[in-house]
Amino acid sequence: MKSLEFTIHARLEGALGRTGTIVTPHGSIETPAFIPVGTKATLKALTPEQLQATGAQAVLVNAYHLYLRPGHELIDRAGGVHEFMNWDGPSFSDSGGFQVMSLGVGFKKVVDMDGAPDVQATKKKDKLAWIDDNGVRFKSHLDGSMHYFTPELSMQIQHGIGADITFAFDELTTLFHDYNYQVESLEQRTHPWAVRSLAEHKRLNEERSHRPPQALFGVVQGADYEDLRRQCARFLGGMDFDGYGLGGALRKSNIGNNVRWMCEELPEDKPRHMLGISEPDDIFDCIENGADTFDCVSPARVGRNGALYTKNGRVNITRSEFKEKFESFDADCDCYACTNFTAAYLHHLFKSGELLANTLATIHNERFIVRLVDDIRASIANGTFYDYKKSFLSTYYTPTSAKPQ
RNA sequence: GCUGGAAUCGUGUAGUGGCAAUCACAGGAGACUGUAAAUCUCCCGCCUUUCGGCUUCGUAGGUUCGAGUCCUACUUCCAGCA
Repeated sequence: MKSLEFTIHARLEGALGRTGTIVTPHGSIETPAFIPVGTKATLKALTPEQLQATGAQAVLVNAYHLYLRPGHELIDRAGGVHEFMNWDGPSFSDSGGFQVMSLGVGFKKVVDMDGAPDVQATKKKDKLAWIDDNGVRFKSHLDGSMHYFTPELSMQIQHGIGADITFAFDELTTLFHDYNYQVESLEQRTHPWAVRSLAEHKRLNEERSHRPPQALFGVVQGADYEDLRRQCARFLGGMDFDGYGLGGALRKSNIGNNVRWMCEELPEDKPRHMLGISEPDDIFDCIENGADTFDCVSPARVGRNGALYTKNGRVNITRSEFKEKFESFDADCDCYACTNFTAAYLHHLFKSGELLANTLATIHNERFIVRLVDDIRASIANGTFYDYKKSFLSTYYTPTSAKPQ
């Protein structure tokens, strides 16, 4: 059994976009596809059946969180994450590289992707991770205990978890780091760590032949610098990865170019996964420039916080205007929430702090993004991608993209 | 009827002689991109775009340089006793 096969079907004229099929030991993924994130082996507020009903083809879990709790050995003893969480479709696991940044930079808030200088300053006392060229020292956010991650440990964790597609351990820099730091990060950490991740991954796939073979994606970094992005993509593209993660610090207004820089250098016949992106305008730009799959926590998180996607942009269902709107929140949506409940009821659930609010909002948002990417895939197949993109974005308002650059 | 206690923002409270309005809830709005997130931020007496201005501690008096705070009466509520 091969760990992964990728077949390209249709191509986007005049750009790098394409449709395809990724085949894993747990089933296939039609690409482009949106992959919801279930960090701790669950998409918050949803059962696997509810997640599947959104049209999600796969789920992405996180090595750092599952290592801390319940532990990757435990998940291995449980028969792997598919058995453990009762998800029998394809799965991804992130390496923990994101936590190197989010815990290490010391931001309690998500770093502004446009690098706005007014982002809350780092407080050293909040810092929970310290990086060196061999790995990263972490302070657990759960109990303060110290841990040390290396590329090898990340791969061991990810093999214990047993997701179909794993990611190399990388350093996710931010736009606040200067050019010299980005170079140092690539040359001394992300590149050597990719080599070490791949070696350990191959060793583990052989050692653990009783388990389905896992695939490994190298992760391209380089922030917003074209030369670094191309250099990193060439370096990793020359290695024996099953696919590639497109990661790192991205300037929203330049995201399409950034993805193009990478995808022009990467081998065409391997899938490319865009890490942490789900805003519709970004998805269009990334797919157009060669990205195949996406994962992101945003639909789930903003949904739990009361923001629901519509064709006009995100809308806060907690707004008082929905108090007596006794009709579907989104008549265009075919999700369980929109076809069975009124906007007034969703509003009530949120104002009351009811748990069902989280479930229904998550179902709606995941369905919205999954369906959007499905529609984009169809538009590439039938040659209407550019029309669809123009049409969709003409009415879609993105708060972050409206910010002055 | 008697005795005691209480009355402060929509609600519950803090403030016990020195620029009233603390905290929470409720309410209003915003944010969220490889999940330290069912979280966070802002507003929340009135007027003002801002700066700022004005009002207000149940009611009416009194003491005091100064009263939400002390005193008197009244009103209402609560508790106990009749």
